[in-house]
Amino acid sequence: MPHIDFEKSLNPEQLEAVTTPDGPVLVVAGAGSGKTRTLVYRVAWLIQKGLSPNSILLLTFTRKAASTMLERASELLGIDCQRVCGGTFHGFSHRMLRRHARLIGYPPNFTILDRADVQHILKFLCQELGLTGKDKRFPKASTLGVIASKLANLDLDIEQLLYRHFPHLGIHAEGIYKVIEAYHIYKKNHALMDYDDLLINWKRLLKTHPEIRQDVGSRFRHILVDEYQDTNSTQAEIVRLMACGHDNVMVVGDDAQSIYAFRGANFKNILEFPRLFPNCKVIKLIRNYRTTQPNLDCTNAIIAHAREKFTKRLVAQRAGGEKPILYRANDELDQARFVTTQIRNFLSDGVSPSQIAVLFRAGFHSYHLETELNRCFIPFEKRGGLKLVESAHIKDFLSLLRILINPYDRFSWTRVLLLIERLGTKGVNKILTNILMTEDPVLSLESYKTKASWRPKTKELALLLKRMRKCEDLSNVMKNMEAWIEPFITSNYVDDYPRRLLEIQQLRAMASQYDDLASFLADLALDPPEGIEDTQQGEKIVLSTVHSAKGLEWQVVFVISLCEGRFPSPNATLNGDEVEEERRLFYVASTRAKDHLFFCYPQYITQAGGGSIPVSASRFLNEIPTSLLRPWKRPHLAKRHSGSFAARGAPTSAFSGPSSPGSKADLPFNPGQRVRHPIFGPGTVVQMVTDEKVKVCFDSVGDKTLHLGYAKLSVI
DNA sequence: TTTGCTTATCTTTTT
DNA sequence: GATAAGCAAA
Repeated sequence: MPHIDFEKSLNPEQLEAVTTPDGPVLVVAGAGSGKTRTLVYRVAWLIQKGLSPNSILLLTFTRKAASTMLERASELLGIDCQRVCGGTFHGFSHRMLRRHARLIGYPPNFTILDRADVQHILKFLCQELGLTGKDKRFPKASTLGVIASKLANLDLDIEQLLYRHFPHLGIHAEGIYKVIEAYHIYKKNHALMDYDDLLINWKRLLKTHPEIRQDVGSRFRHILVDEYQDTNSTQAEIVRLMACGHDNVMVVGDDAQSIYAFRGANFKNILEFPRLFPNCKVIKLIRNYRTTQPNLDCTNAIIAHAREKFTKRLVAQRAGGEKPILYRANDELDQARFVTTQIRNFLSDGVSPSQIAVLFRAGFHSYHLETELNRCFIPFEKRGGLKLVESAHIKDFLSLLRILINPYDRFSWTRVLLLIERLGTKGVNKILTNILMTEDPVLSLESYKTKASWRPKTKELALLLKRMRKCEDLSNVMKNMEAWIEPFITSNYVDDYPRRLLEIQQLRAMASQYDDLASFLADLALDPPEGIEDTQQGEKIVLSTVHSAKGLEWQVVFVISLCEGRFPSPNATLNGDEVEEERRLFYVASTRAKDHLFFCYPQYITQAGGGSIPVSASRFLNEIPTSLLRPWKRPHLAKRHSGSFAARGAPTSAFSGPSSPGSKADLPFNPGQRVRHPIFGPGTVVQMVTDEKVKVCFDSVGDKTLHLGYAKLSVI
């Protein structure tokens, strides 16, 4: 094991946190202050002190965060740290619950419900209870889902909850109560757990079974928790219970970066931590290593307006830097073009694509930018927004797999049976009420007696399931299931079934990493992939929702659509607390930049139904003193080219828009000269169009007119 | 009862 | 642009 010089690698505060011998530690760390570094070194320090890696538990917000940290710790120590138990609260709880499921009356292979599943079940139950027909204004399934979750997390009864958070739904209290109750029974009867159940049941198990508590306490001698501001009270309690007997807990968080209150997270957990662990050590990290002073002045100004006082004022450790740029665009298209142009500049300056990110409030805000980037052949990766597993065909396929694991999962049965022609909700319910009562629903379905036209299909399904559940080979199972569902996909999605079939095939490729179906399905539910893994390698710029950008950093960051109606989200502007969270969200976004930070906002946005409306700059932008920003001067209106190549679909507009100040066209090119462009590759100069524009015929993409202020053409 | 067609309604953010 | 809901027809 190599020697690590902790003193040299860490600042005094970090060092103190890392080398705390035993007992509870709370690290309050500002953005970019090296909290990940602190955790990584803590893991390294503990292992170097002789602690076995598998007696460390590292809980993070995403699974990826945990694995990156462990990779770094491995590098540091020169030994394999993968034996450290790392993951999310939900993932860890799930593993523990599977082991002890019988104790709470569940089979070990219970199904995990995602948000959409929950909503479907709630909707079904509303229909069953006759609540939707009677009153059209009964809350929708999505609202009921939020209520169910808050009820599970907030320790309030329905009346209090409705009074406090949904006063307008008070008249439906009785109906809501009935649905929620039915929902709990439904989950229990069909071996289902939602995200909240994973945590709550694990907490309950720890609470009621001292032997489990003791077992966990002696197995994991040190518990480290990242992003503590985004944990909820249940998670805080779980930490408290799991640390019984040793209190070796280190939690790291930043109350100013709490952005998951909408989901039950409670940043007051940080303030309450010292009360849960009375003799805890509190350490503040306020040195910022990520960015430069001008950026920091700006982000400090953003959070200074927060209603709660966040007293950490960060100090930059890096010299130099320039003020963030503010760009006021005409509309969203103009904004997209500006960003694209700037990105091209950075790329031609040699900035790596993976060091550039565009951040926005909601998934659909990047729509214009995506088309613009596509036109310019700039590859990007989108994070956040709609996930692969949320599309209908994938859910159908996963339902088929889920009934194989959990034959009591009525919800999945419904989805699958509805695929069959001439089977609708009524028919499905009739079948299911009959077969789910029996010992073996699959066998019952096989021998289900009826003259209905769908009979051959259901029998075929039952036989397939009967065959497949005996099959050990996962890839074989996937292949057979795929074959069964293929005709349904082909006939249901006439216009784009090839794409959907391909995605199902890709799912099979993902499953090949697993030995058993149950853990594959659990991982899909707990850590849904963003999309299909791209086969083509190569670095890409990142488009991401602010939420998905949490904990990451890039050299160049654009925060776009900073206008009223987009950011803050219009749904949040009625409620003071929610506006506060939006502000913290803006703070998180702007603290992701290492060097270059851009704020953009359009003056017109397109509404859902079509048509554009004028909007003002985001209230958060107006809170930043103008002296801290550099407004971008647009020299003249952008003018689009309408040359011949436009008809061929080649990019035309990327070269219009405002030019960067100080960029000059200095190198005149001569026709026939060979040049190289960082994106388009080699080409031949056709002619100089104006002083600043040159027309080049590229070997790869044909004719382009380039603005010399942007395009870094080199002579070859 | 199921299906197929049309129209409306949205679209925060996510383990 | 995708899905839910509404309505008429088989």
